[in-house]
Amino acid sequence: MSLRHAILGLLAETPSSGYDLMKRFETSLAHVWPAKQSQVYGELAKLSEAGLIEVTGTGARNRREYGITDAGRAELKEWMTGPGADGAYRSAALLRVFFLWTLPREEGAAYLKEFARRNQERHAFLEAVRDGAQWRGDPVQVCEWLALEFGIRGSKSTGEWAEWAAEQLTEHM
Amino acid sequence: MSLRHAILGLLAETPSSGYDLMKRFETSLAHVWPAKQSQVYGELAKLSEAGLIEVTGTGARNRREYGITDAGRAELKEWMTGPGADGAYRSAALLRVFFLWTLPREEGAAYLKEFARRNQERHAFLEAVRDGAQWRGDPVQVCEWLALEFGIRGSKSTGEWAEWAAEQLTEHM
DNA sequence: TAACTCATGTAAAAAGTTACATGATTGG
DNA sequence: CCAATCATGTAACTTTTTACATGAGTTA
Repeated sequence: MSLRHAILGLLAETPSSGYDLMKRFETSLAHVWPAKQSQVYGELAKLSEAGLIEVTGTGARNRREYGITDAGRAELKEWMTGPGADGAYRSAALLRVFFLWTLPREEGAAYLKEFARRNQERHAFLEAVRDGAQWRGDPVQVCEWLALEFGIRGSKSTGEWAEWAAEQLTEHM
Repeated sequence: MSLRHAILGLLAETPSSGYDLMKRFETSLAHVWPAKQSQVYGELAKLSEAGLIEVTGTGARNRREYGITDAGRAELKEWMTGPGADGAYRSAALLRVFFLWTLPREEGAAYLKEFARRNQERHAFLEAVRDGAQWRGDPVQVCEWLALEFGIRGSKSTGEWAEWAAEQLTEHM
């Protein structure tokens, strides 16, 4: 039920509309906990009914702004300090690596090189985000920065692995 | 629809029962494409009905062994060479990092140190798997080795990041 | 013979994706 | 006034998780 907590966390930071949240799921949270628009609005309704969030204001174009309630903050804290998250990891890209032996060597190597290229691209993009942002240094931004750095290191490491793997495949297969 | 292709890939390697597949989803594929027992048996039925796999033998205790058909091999190949996989990544552990500012500094740092510890543990475990395995050097095993190495590098990199992040949090928050 | 492993399934619920549907407001 | 953006929702479907249910063979 992490979507619920992702929304609670974002609302703990600042009251937002479904639309505002959506944009954050598409940008900063895109590589941490992606969510679709339909999911966000659905969860907002559930959270509201459960009393974990409430409408704190309305605006033009039917805009409804939600804020976190005390009950919501309590729920968020429980999740934050609760038993460690499972390291569940799913990657269709890596799944293909498992079955690369079904392809001719060059095709397999080409797949890995393309994978490397995408990761280098991602690495460059995330570094640009980091270097282009105005870091105010408040706790909220520090956490965002840490998560961003995770992505930067991860894409670098993955890109290097893929380069290496392409070489190994050529040599050993 | 990657579960389908994960099963096809495993059956392309060697005919297996649902139980055999399950064990592979719990071990080698656990950190690539985890799947539950109910999902595996359900997908086997669908694949069989679609003619992508077929029963190739039976054994004691109701055991049914499936093998991939030509149609299944074609489907697997299409997936393998098809448009690149999406880099969709979901991590509840990293989501928490985003919201670490909701906790006192020491608690946040403790979370990151624990995260680091878990990754070091995982790193040691995966290295032990690599060093303990008998690598025959055939294409199938080379691919498994590449995926394993991905996990080894990833857990190392993540562990180092978490150590570093804990320091940053103490300094900047 | 009891405990364990092997072996297969189903039902229900939760989570996530895709597609459709609508309308208000703003900027050029 | 036209296009883009803001803004919210729902319906159908697929995927994943959780829980229950059963039984055959193996080993101590």
